[in-house]
Amino acid sequence: MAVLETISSIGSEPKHPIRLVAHRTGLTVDLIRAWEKRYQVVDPARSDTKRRLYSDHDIERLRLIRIAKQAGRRLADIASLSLEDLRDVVSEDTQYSDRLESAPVYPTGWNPEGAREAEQDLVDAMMHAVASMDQHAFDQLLQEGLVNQSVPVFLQQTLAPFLRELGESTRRGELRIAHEHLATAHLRTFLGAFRFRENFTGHEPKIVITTPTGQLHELGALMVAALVSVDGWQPLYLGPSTPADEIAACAKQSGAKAISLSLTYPADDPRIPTELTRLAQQLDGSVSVFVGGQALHPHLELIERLGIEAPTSLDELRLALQELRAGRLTRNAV
Amino acid sequence: MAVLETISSIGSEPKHPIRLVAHRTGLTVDLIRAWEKRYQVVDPARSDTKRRLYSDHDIERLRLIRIAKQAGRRLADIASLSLEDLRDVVSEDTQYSDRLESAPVYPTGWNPEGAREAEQDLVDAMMHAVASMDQHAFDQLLQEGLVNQSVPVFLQQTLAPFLRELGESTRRGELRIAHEHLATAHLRTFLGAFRFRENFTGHEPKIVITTPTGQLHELGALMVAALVSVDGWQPLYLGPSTPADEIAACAKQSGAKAISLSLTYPADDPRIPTELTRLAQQLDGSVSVFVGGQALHPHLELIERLGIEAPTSLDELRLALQELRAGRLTRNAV
DNA sequence: AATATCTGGACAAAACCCGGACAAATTAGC
DNA sequence: GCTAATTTGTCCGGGTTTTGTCCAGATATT
Repeated sequence: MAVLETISSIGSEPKHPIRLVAHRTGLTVDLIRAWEKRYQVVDPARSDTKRRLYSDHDIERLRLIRIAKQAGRRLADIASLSLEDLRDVVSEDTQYSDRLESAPVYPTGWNPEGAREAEQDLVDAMMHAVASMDQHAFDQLLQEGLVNQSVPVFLQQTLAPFLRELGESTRRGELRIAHEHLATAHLRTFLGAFRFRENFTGHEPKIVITTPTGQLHELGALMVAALVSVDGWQPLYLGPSTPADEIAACAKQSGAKAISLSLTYPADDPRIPTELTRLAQQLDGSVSVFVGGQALHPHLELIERLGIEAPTSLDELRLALQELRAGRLTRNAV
Repeated sequence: MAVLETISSIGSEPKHPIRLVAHRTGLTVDLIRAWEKRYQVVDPARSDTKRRLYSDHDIERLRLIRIAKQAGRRLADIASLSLEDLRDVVSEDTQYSDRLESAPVYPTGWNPEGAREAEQDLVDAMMHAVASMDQHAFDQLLQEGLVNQSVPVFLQQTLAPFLRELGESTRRGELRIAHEHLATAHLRTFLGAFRFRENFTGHEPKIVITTPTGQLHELGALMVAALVSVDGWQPLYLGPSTPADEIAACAKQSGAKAISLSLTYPADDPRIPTELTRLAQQLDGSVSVFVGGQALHPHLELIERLGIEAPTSLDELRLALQELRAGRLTRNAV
């Protein structure tokens, strides 16, 4: 069990006080304690002075249980399930009927020290599944990666490297464009379904996520959408290649607090500076704009001039959004 | 990692409380009990405290009965049927759903117009949800439509009209491009998830589904993928804009029996005839090619010359594939 | 000192069960 | 074509179980 903490900075070291857990899960403090008292839903560590200290796993667990309950499950039925089974139940409940019956394809059981290697193995296995056009195996591997890792870790440690490798292999000619298409189409579905794993109360701040006109690759944007939905944002995902005017209009109508743009290819598209400028012009100070992706480097100067933020990693983006959210909330409260 | 059959089993272990069943079937709690009381539609197990515990079979049964009722069956006639018989009844009903107004199975009061109206209401509600950028409502409506109708009927009677209306409203300027993007992105996810609803044995014949180079709209292709997966095909979905060479290569490597291309916009793209010709040249007789979509009309002559089939509706495509499947199987057996 | 958390218990709302009733819609009988 | 009978979805009321919230007194944190 104490396996992947070693690799994940956002692992399961018990740290969080109960109020943070309540805020993140949307549950009340009382309810979390009641669940623990009655069904041992979680078993948080304690501080020297008996205070509960929750891990990220605990939070994930509570979040899943909340979703399962929303779908009509009884606490007694799900309280003792493992995280893995819980995910299964939830995806079964939220989607319609989903099944995952054959044994995991992913071979070697993994040891703490080999965790990083295990990720590389997973990426390799995924590459292999794509090369042999075995969709089912590919899907199994994705599910498995997700079960064994938290969402942010999975996206950054597994999926991002896989995409890099996929792109390079295709460019080198080891894989055909058809393979890349197949993998991309599948991932598009897989990532799109993330939203349904989360529980929305309807009160989450909104964030518009898309790519500017001419940028046809949407997976980066989708990864952002999946990531921020875990942190309690509600993504308004517009797909690829949205004109600046439309992005601004969407943010305005929906009251979004932030916009995230993904720039991957081509980097020298002359529309990029035009669109960014146009977008910035139409926004007031109530909306923050973030951009990411390899294709932003040629435009860094402009981006800075426009007051757009350019976090250098998904983690940085995540932190920036958390701060924005906190700041925004207090500002609203005043 | 091993045993999760306990919870996600397809089997008949009684587990689910009544509200979950209601949630999944779209029936009310009262109604489920009433049906049990009057016709013993299901006979759920009970907990220690007399609460009903439904199995997955029970849920499936109730879903089918609901659909059969929607198609005009009377409860007394179907309440005691076995699961298999129920499936037969439902599939029979959905076959005739959009043709043959005077099918003898329907009681006198059955009016297709009423159903039409209900579908139109649903489409209107979906349009409204999109206009107000209410993703959650939009998703609810989609789920609702799917619960009330079988997959093929839903796709043709609800989703296709919705897409038409969405396109027209956007062209007329009643909706912004942003709205269309939002709806499209959401539908992309929704349709993509269809594949996972079906249970594949791995022995289904494969069909490559995509759009040719330059055709960026993929929803039509995805609808085809969803549709054929219901009929026991395994779709290899490649996403939009795949070069002819790659389509052929994919069919070859995967051993697909068929290829389906969706042509929607633009219709006058000069690459269409080139790509179609190129594709046809690289295929031998073991692969059938189908095309669909509004953009195929200018190329009908070429399509016929190339020996490509152009069914005029999803239903026709479905039938053609069923025949192909039957024929192909026997031919292989020889 | 004000705020947060802990434990244990009490309490109230919600969910479920059952029998039965009722109104709208559908079917049957004339 | 027009009642009368039947089917069907919904609702009510009283009783049980499950679940969410609240309280009180004690301890911690800031």
